[in-house]
Amino acid sequence: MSIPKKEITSDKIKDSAKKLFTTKGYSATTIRDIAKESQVNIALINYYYRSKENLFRIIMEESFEQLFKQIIPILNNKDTTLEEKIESLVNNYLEFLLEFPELPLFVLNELKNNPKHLETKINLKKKVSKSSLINQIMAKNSEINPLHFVFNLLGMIVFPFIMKPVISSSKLLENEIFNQIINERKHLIPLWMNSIFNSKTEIDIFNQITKTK
Amino acid sequence: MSIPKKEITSDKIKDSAKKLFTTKGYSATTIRDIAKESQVNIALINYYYRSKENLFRIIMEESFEQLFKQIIPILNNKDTTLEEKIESLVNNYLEFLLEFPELPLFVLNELKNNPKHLETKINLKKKVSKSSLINQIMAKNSEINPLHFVFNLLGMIVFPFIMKPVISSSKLLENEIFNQIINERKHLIPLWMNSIFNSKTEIDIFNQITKTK
DNA sequence: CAAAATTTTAAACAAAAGTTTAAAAAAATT
DNA sequence: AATTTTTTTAAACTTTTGTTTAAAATTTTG
Repeated sequence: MSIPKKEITSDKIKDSAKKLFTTKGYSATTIRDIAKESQVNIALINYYYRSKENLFRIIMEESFEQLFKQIIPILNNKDTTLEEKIESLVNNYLEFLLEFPELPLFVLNELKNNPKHLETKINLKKKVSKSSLINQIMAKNSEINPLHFVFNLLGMIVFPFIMKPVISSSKLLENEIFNQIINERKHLIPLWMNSIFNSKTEIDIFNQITKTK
Repeated sequence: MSIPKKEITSDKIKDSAKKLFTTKGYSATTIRDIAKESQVNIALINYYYRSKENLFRIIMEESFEQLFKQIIPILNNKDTTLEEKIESLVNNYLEFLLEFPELPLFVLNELKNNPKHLETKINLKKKVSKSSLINQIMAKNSEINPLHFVFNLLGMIVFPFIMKPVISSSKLLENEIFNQIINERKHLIPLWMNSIFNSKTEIDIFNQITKTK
């Protein structure tokens, strides 16, 4: 029997708020919802976090951090091959998303709605575009804009979680199948990415012919 | 010089509401926002649409229709090959999304937040799973759950539009580049999908060997 | 052109939501 | 143990928001 450790009130509030914000969105979540969920007085939320917006900002920054920052070191690691990076990215990220499946849709959507978090965005974009991953992709395929492959890789990893609300109702069985499919993708996506890198366009073939001439 | 045709008030309201709902979400959009955007009196919105929720329902159904219903006939067409279906899907859908880039994130997000639109979802799932496309995919690759390829195809088409708020700020130049990349994907995605279909797993190779024995 | 129907407006209403206040309760300090 | 500090509570306050009302303006109809 585990001793129910007394959670700190401010954390209890933040956890409840995060749960509600990620599932219902910012505007649809009220202070009273958060108070009810965390079983504290309404005034305590303002006592600890000053305002709803400030509480949201803190949670948003945390979620953003969770969702993006962990992949940066993988992209920037100069000691790994492209194949190793992809495998690492697919495994770590899918494992992470299985734990927090609502995070992508939440962050991407709030990012669209709130034009505030711009600084973080610009930073992210710069870091990705100058990463070791991009260099390795360009070395492998110089004809095609590397952004295409980033879209493909991230899309194959993240998109099922964004589609999840469409395909799976609240049935537990379906959730089981979904998780199984995600686990299958852990080894399939690296395979597919490799096929994509090696698929030749008409232009590529043309260039090869003219070169050998 | 085009004569500015006088738009019907009820349509003016609906169009403004759609614009605001899709960019800001349901809860963040107020009746007063809609009134301001469409330059009508607040009371007119309730006069024509009874309530905010009813107006939203109408717009949501329209958006849902736009986003999903047009692809169903392509998936179900028994007179086209798998390759033709993919090409048609990629071309039509990317062209459509270039015109309404915020639609996917909006619909997918509201679908998650509002557990109301369930009927439409179940219908959609059934239609897709019994479609000609799924049969053709299974005929081509029986080892892998066809849902994988649906995720990949839709992901490659839709995901860039979901990532758009992250990568592109409001700069027009970046929007130009984005559109160019999407246009490139029109011929790249069918190519990639073909590569993905033909990429062999270890299990496939094993099965081939044991068969030829 | 007058009457009727429809559309539009300003104002008010009621409920919801974020925030503040001041006192009570609990915990920490001396 | 008494005092000070921190945490929690109930209640009220202020805005915001969806909705309604009743009158005015406009359009349609007979």
